[in-house]
Amino acid sequence: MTVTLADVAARAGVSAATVSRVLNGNYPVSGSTRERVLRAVNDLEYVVNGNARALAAATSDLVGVLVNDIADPFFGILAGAAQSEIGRGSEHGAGKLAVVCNTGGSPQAELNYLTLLQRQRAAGVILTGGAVEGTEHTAAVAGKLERLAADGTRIVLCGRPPAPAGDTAVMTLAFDNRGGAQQLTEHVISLGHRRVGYVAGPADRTTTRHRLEGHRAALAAHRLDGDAERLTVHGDYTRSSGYDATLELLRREPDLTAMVAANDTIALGVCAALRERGLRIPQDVSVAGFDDLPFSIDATPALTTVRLPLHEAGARAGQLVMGRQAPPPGGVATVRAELIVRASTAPPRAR
Amino acid sequence: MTVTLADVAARAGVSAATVSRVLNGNYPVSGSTRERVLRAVNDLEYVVNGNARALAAATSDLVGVLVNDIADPFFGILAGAAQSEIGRGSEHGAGKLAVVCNTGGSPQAELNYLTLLQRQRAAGVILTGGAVEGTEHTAAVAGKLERLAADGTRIVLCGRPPAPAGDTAVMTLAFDNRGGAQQLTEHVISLGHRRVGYVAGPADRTTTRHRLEGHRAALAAHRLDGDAERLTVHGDYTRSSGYDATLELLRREPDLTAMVAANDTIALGVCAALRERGLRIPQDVSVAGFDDLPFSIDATPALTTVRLPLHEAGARAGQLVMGRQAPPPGGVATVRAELIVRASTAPPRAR
DNA sequence: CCCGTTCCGGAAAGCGCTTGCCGTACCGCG
DNA sequence: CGCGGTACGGCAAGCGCTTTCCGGAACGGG
Repeated sequence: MTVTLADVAARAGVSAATVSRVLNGNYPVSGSTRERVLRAVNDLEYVVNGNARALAAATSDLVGVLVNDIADPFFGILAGAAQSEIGRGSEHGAGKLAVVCNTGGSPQAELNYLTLLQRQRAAGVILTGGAVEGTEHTAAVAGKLERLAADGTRIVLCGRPPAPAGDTAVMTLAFDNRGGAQQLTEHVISLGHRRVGYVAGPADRTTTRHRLEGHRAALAAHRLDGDAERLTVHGDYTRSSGYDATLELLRREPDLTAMVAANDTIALGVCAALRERGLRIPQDVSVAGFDDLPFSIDATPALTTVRLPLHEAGARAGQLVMGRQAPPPGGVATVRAELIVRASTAPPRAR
Repeated sequence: MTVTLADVAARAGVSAATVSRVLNGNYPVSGSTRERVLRAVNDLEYVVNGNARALAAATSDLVGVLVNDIADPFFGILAGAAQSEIGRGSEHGAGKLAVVCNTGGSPQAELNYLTLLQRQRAAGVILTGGAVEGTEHTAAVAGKLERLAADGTRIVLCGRPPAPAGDTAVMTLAFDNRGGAQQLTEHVISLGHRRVGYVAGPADRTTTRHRLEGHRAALAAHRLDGDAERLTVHGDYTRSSGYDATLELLRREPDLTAMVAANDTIALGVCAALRERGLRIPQDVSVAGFDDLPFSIDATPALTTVRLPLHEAGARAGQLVMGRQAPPPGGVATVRAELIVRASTAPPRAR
């Protein structure tokens, strides 16, 4: 049925050991023998059994990439970049199989996938995007990571804060969500806005918290934070939650002159709601997003937002997990965020 | 170091065989023994070695999902739906690990991933999106699929035409790209448009060809196909190619009154170019897309497009690959496309 | 010409798990 | 009380590969 090493060995007239050595190229094999073996491999269309290899060699071809929402380009870009780095064959190591796993933001699913990856004795794992804070699952995840690391699995956190404990081998690429958000709101305030609505993400996500903190910090710096609580609504990073939140905020404060969203997708929903209410952007209300996803430039008007170098970050995470790049000092590097001012923000109308 | 079956067996005071049977639950084990074993498993935090299991049982936990571009929500939605179906534990089968692989549309990469999956003896593979036509790689891919199928790997094609040969075990969920495109152009023509530009995808993709054929068929039905060749430009399903193509088409035919794009992302680029040229949508030029991706409704004006039930299709593909659903008669089912008329198309201005 | 080296290839011992086969203990029944 | 039947658990043979340890061959220097 399936071709095995032994079949190849028989056809080439050598032992299985020799075939294995030719294939792995880490032991001297004479040219003629090597060639004979390779021909046999070709003739038989032999493909090594990864499971047997992993079992015998105690190494694996798999690297897991966990994402919160695979349908969201934020994660798509991150994962794509990481994957192409992981799949790339280096000088000798033949490149590994990147496994993108969609957790839907649930720590339970995250845990499941981690166990599945642990089962396969994955060579590495990248966890992307904001983490859920404070549940017991979260602690379980941390524990799981520790055990994985202990088994020699390389771990990279990308877009979430470093593990709380002085965790040994886990590397982190943190995003400067706080700083980016602060810059953004700072920009809005500097245009002259004083009544600024904020649509946040799910309450228990680190990303949400950091972006909200940045926003509040900017507000506070201008003594505008008295109303902050009232002018904040939590959603879930979807367009529809941006839409709903905007309606709610407009109800609470009809005189809003600016809306800041926790990400671009929400911002799209914000725009839709505003337009539906007959408010023009940016003449009546300014709108700002976060992430600078590809579609943001095509929104009308083009969205003012904060750019995160998603592609670079994903690629770097891939290199780190493959051990092709030295870990950052202290195991943590911060990815900077850059304010991108476009057409959706402008000074408020004089009233 | 790592806990093995034997460790668990020792702690529970039974043989490894018994532990295995408890874990797999396909053999009678007395309640008390089972409990003792489970306690030992818990105490030791034992996680079965998937590789060893796969080797011994000749079955695997992995299912591959190949996508052309993971950063494109089209594939994100498809893959996400498939993955949640694959990961779901059925009554007994514990759910498998879905491996999303990003081919970038390259048959070479596709081949690589298929080999990697074959290595891991994947339980199934889903190939999504348009296939590349006519290269030698393509034949290689087909051959590979045949071999995979022969090894017992279940194969599902989702969004691409059925394999040419009367291929045995591969199931297909074809999208009605041709019919959808025809409806769409039919709609545009029925509004009164006579000079219709078309921005196609990459020339060698099946999706591209079918959508173009549908477009041309509608044109031909109204004897409008004389100019078709001149009014078509090929791009690559990106926003920027839509932008560039529009500029080119406007050069070739300044009096265009409608633009049909091969997908929504291209349509966004088309809109951007049009607006930049000072043309209003839809008053001056109508625009239509394809796929009905989530952002399409947020374009301004909201995009007329063709909806493909991506979520349903992905979920169905997942069920098929897991063998949880009977294969469609003949191994092929066609997913219907639905015309969605929104604000970006209108009758041409009287001139 | 002999012996120490170097180079290659084979034999065999696992890697951690599943499973067919068998033995034992226990049940109910005649 | 003896018998067949059933439920349960252990033994051991692999699954396909890697890798350690060895031995033979070839080679060069003394």
